[in-house]
Amino acid sequence: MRQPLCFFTLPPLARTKASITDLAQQLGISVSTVSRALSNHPSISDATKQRVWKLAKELHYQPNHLAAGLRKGRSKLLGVIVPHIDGHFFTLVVKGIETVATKAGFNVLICQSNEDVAHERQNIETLLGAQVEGILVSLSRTTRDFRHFEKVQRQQIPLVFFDRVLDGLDVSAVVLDDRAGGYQSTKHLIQQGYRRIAHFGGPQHLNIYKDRRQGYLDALREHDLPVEEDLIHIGNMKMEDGAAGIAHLLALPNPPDAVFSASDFAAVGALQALKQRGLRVPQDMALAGFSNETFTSLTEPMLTTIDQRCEQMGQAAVRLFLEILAEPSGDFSPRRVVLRPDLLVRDSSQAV
Amino acid sequence: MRQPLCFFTLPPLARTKASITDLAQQLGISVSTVSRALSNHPSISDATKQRVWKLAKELHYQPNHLAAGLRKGRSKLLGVIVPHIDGHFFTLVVKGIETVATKAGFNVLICQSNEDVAHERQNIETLLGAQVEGILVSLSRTTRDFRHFEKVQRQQIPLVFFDRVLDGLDVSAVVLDDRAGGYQSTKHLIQQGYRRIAHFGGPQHLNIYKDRRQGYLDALREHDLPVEEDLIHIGNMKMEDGAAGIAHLLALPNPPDAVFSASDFAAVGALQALKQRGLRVPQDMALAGFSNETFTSLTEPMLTTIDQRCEQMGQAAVRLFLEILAEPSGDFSPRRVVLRPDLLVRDSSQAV
DNA sequence: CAAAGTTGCGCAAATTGTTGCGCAATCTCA
DNA sequence: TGAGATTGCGCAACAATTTGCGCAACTTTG
Repeated sequence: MRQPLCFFTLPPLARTKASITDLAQQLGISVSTVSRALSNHPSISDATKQRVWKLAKELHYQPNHLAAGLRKGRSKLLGVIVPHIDGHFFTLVVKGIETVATKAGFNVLICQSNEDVAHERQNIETLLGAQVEGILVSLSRTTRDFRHFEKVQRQQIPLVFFDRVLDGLDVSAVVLDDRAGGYQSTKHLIQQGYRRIAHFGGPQHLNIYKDRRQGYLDALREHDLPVEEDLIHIGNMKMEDGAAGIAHLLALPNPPDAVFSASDFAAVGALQALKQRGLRVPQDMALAGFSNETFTSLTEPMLTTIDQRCEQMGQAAVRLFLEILAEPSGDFSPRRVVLRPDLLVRDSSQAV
Repeated sequence: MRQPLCFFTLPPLARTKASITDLAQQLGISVSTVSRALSNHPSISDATKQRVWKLAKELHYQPNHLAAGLRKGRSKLLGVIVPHIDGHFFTLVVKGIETVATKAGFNVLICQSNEDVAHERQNIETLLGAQVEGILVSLSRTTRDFRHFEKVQRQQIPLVFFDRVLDGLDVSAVVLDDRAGGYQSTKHLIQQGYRRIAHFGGPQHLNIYKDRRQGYLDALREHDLPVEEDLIHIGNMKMEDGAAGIAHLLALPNPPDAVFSASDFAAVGALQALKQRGLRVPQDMALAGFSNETFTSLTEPMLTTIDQRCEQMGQAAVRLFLEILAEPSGDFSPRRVVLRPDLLVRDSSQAV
């Protein structure tokens, strides 16, 4: 790599970068002709195009997207903000986003908010500064208002939410039917014969946790089971919250026989807490989680959970963005895509 | 958001984007003055700066990084290519990369090669097209040559490898001391009293798998244990490879009593295969993995593994990139950063 | 053989922002 | 009060590319 380059040769092989101007000079034609030749414009003769393409290859010409973007007012950049990419879910969503976006010629800028509004605000600034053409965002757990997104709207930049949306906001979004997920899961537990079913939920200002809880309530009502507030434990959906939830439930005079957790992490925390106390799953307490994290099929027993169609969600989000982008500006009324959840029944919830 | 904007008001609030030219016109000063005012140039009076800043805020002026980058020949974009972000490892590395890069004012462009050279080649094109100022890459499993990186070098774009490096290549890289990891892990098994230790390895053209195997061999030799080729099983390091490995080992006339796997995935596959056959871990066969994936502390028994200091690796990679960037061009000789692995002893390898 | 049409390419402006240089106005001090 | 220094700002070039318009030269048609 560090071999001395020979500056006597012509062309001066890759001193640094070759620009469209260099091509033009060496060929003795104008810059515009080169530009048109490279973009296969019809009004350029095939002979000229061949010459241009040949030299471009020789000089390892790399078109400057920045300059092109500047001129055309397009950056071909798409911004994404996720709370984190630690788990299974957002990772796969991002994968889905990437594939579709790349296919559409977009580069993806990924930011993590670390579940923190302040960070999220910073991310927005960063992305706007990078001149992204759109922003896809899943809210951090601590986001409770919408002000930092107003700047995005003012600049007429397409904004699509996915998974986590602020409640009651009229924005484009692709979400899972979390209510159906909660319902399916709880109903499954009921059908397995469990009667006193607890619920571990997350912050209720986030649609996903609110809806999962609502689905849980729906199922109970449908089967004429009472709703006991004592059995509903709201936390932060981490492993320790699951463990705390179990401690809370077992301290009750009359503990439940099953738990529907709105998160796999809380569920696995619960599983460990139960094992520590020498209790068996599902005999002493059945468990069902949410998200189909990798580890759910590796625990013992394996955890019943809900698959969220992560990749589809990412793909749908990008498609929605592209639609908004294609729309004559301003005429796009917010649209929602709702994905169907998929119940995965495993050992942790199968009555024996 | 869709409320009709009032075009009578002055300034015409956010018709679309305000450019530096708009600011200049409204203030009746030149563009250059505005530019300098915004970047806090000393030769602009405070009074003028105040006026500019005030209007900039009012018009929600967003500086166009693309234009600035074009002029200054800097994109402030950093490209990253990872095989995937499914697991624990790359996810955390990316997190480390992000934090340091953001602090240095860079935006991060993340690409996944999906363990496929062709994809990797495409990623390179994408990143070069986006005018990144540097590329951080961890090779895909199927990458066996270096040609697609030559283009990067020719353009004098800093290139830093992390974790997975092509063997015998003189490039800048930050890697784990995988040999030490393999050694520590195997030695630990020996110290626990295991004597016939098998090894599950990955593609040997990748430094990480070659070195882990070497460390394994080192430990055996040090303790005068024979190396049996039958006990070394090279595969693709997925769960099914671990299961296949176990099938292979159990079919031997004299099966081993422990396995050092170069991957947690293969280790957990092995664990499941053993359980299916009614064998106990670690009594019938001890297991040790590599990478400290999330699930290793959730299986039963919990898996002994090696922590790879993922975040540190990402951070180190960015720092190395920044150093190269700061260097007067061409004068940077390839440098390596080596991180120390950390053995995490858990139940799967503790003799009883 | 001239008028009209087609083909192939160049000129120049435009996109947004940075920067070296220079010019005028004000200030300093003898 | 006038020479020199300082301050504050504008002019114009520049970065890489796209694009509308127009101009030649060549081909076709009447």
